[in-house]
Amino acid sequence: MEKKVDFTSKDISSRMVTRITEYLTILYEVSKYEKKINSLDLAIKMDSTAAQVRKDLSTFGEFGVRGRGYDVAKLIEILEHILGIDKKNKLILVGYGKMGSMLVSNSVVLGKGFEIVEVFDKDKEKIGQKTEGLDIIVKGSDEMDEYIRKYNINQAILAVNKEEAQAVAKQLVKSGIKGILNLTAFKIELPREIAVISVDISAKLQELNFWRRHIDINKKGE
Amino acid sequence: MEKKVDFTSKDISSRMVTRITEYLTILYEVSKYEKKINSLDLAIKMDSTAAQVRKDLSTFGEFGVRGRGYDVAKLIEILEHILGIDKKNKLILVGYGKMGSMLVSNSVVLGKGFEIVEVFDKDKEKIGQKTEGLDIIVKGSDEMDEYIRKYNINQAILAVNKEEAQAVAKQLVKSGIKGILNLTAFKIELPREIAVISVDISAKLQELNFWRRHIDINKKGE
DNA sequence: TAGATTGTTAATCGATTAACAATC
DNA sequence: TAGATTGTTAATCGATTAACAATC
Repeated sequence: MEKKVDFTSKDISSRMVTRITEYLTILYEVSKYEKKINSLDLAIKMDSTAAQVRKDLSTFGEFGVRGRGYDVAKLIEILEHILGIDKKNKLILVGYGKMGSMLVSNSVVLGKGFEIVEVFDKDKEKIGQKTEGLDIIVKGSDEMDEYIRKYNINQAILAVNKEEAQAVAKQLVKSGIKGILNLTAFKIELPREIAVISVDISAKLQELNFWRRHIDINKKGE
Repeated sequence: MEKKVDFTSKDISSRMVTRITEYLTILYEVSKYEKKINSLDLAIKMDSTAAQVRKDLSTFGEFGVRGRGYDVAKLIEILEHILGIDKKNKLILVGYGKMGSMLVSNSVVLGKGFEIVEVFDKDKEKIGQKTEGLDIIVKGSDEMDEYIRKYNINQAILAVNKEEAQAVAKQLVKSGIKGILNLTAFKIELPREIAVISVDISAKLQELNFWRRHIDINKKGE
């Protein structure tokens, strides 16, 4: 990467970060067929505009070549670097229920750059079990704090029952966790300096249901 | 519900629909402790503003009482009605892999108002299997079209490999499906009149990773 | 009636888009 | 050089917020 990726002083909107992940998804596909892409073609695949694409990408540096477009492989490298997935990021998984065990046995859903290094559950039946897919033995929740500190873990996937979500999240933060992927349908409240991203399939089904029924409505934005 | 819920002529932004699902998540929790809530308290729980809350809710009718606030139970009823989850919505599930079987055996993730009525897979090993959790026998993908038409299904969860996602989605639309919850990390392209909502855990992990590393950056919006 | 809080309009803010000079 | 397409500025558009009259 010759050009520097720099955004330390910039304001970044959460919308743009979401779009960066979408560019990457598309570029992985495009890379199978093309070496180059220009802002318009990428915009069409994004259901967006060429101006938006150029603006987004230029936030982090000058990665295109005037008259030529963008090099797909280089752009992938750059976006992966921006998102910090050009190296392995360690995660712990808390909650080894249906959702948790699906993630462990199906590591493809985590995508590039992430690795579950330990699994915790409070259920005595599950503690000591060897996980399917990874060579990990499920540990008890009481060992969580020690593990996080010892191995300097800073990110966790929260896949417990929603009733426990808030309490467990708080506990994780106390142990030093800085980012939580919340897979429960509970809105957890944590200090501003902790990153929380939620994935709620039931909420997404609700959105889908709304738009399926009202697709005729003037859908603004996006 | 005395007041009419009406939004046939209104422009609705996708952002607002997302917020509606978030209000609902919060109200389910609030309903355990309170009968009433005002726009400011709801806003605080949303990390939003009272004006935003009132504006959002007033889009669909007048549901509050001046000087009093909103009735929690009534608001839940209204939002459920807006999202169309005050009745059961039938879904078929396509793809009975790790993700698909997790959804079937763990129906709580679907939330209120949704029901998987049939499961399809192309894998001969899986066809004929009785699903864990539901009393459903996995059908072959070749029976999909007939089933959709016969039972008038209009919504599907797509949980196949991302390599097949586009082709299967197209096929579903051809059979009459109007809404797809896309659980693959592939951006499917379909006609404008088909509702598609995607849930991509790997993309969300990327966002989380970004914000965890750059939480100091001036995060705008949201 | 006084106090509280909604619903809504107008003002502000931020994000997207159009346009074009820069340059490969 | 001519053509293509970026990076960026200024204009537009849409979404959020402030303010307040309405009203319980």
